[in-house]
Amino acid sequence: MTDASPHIVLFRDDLRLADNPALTHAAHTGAPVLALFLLEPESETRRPPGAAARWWLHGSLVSLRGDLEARGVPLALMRGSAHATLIDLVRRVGACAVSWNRRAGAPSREEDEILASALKDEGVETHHFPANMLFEPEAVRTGSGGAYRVFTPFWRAARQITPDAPLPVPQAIKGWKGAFESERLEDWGLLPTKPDWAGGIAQVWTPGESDARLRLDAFVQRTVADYGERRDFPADAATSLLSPSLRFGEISAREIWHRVRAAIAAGDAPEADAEKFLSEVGWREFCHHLLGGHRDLATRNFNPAFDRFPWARDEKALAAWQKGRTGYPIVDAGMRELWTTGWMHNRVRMIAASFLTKHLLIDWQEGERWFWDTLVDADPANNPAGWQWVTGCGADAAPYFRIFNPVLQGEKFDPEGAYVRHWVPELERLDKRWLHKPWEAPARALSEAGVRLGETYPRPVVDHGSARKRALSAYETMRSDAP
DNA sequence: TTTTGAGTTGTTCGA
DNA sequence: GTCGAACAACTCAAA
Repeated sequence: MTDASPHIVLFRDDLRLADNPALTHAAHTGAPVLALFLLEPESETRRPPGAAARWWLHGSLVSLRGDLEARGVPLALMRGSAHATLIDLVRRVGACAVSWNRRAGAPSREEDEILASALKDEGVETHHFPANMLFEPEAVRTGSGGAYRVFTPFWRAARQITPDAPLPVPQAIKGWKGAFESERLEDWGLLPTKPDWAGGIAQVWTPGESDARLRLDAFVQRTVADYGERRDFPADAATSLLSPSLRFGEISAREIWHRVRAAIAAGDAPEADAEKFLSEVGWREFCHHLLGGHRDLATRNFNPAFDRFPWARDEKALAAWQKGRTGYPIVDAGMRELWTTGWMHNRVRMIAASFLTKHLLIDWQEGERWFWDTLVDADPANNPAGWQWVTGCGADAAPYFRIFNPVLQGEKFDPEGAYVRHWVPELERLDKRWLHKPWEAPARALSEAGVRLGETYPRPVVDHGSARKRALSAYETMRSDAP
């Protein structure tokens, strides 16, 4: 025996040291800590991360390992089901206890209960803590004890509760010195190889807790002041860029919440802007709240009337959308930003999603799967809930007749065209008057800008006016076919 | 139980 | 060019 028996801290969607109750608890017990990250296989309840999210996970694990090792705490990497792998490790190292932070969502909670009871049978203590959401799901309930289905009353009720204050990084953590087996991160194949398409993502993003905190600092100190007004303009760096870090728990929602509230209280951030931002964090809560009651949120229409919706099957149009070749510049810019950087501005996500489901009449699940694979922040709750919201089949969804006009949206939110010019460089020299509708540009304007429609940049795959009418009549079909 | 007010992010049309 | 209404009714949440 080289050391006392270790306390294992299981890391999952909480790849951070600050505000990590499981780690803090283990540190306070005084037992030596062995950190463990488990890469779990796909299961009925666990959706494997998409390609872009795997890239992020790799970087975040490198960062977490560095942060832990700097404090003398080793990180074991293992693959397999939590149950078998963890019990195996517990036996090998003679662990005395296992701690973890709960994950959001009903399936995870039940799995945790099963895990805890299996570990108890091994004679190992377990401790689990709320950590990844502002509120536990049962804390926000309607007057009759049900789950909210409308955001505004949900958030109004949630606002009555103050989230727990975030914990600091534990001052001293005793690292375990014993031997253990660990897989090599490189062997997990989380990074793309042939081809390595992640170059553009790496240019924009640095995964890990310390960079997440830098982004939060910058946002609270500068960006939040104009958030209410500027957040809708994709060419402005006016959003927090925290979504992938929240997805992987590199920073906690509670830390974000308290930092923003402190900035309001200190007069450093305008309350309206800051509260607008917090309500976006509230939407994350709401989406997880929905997923808790609807595990199949990604595969089933929240509103069952949409089971009758006459979706079109159009592989060519789907491919044009995915590649950013629809002929609508704001949509194409967004889809290319996504493909290149693993992220898309929220306003443009709505426009692109509306275009797929309404203009192309393609099932939202196709789009949801594409986003799942390409977004570094793809989240099991936010992604499907957002798609269902745009489509009109979700909880508290946009009304069906709200069909974004990609030209008007482009002109309104990218008036100078900086966003489109950046991501659709073949239109770079086109006058802003035509930038969002190049098919209406006079031949001379096009030729002076070096644009040849149908050659250098596609003609629109559908006409807005007729696509809009088609979508409205599809909705009409759905409603009149009611049983 | 019944009633009432309200509901993230828009667009189009016609005065 | 600007403005307000219509879009279509429905469900939720709370009193």
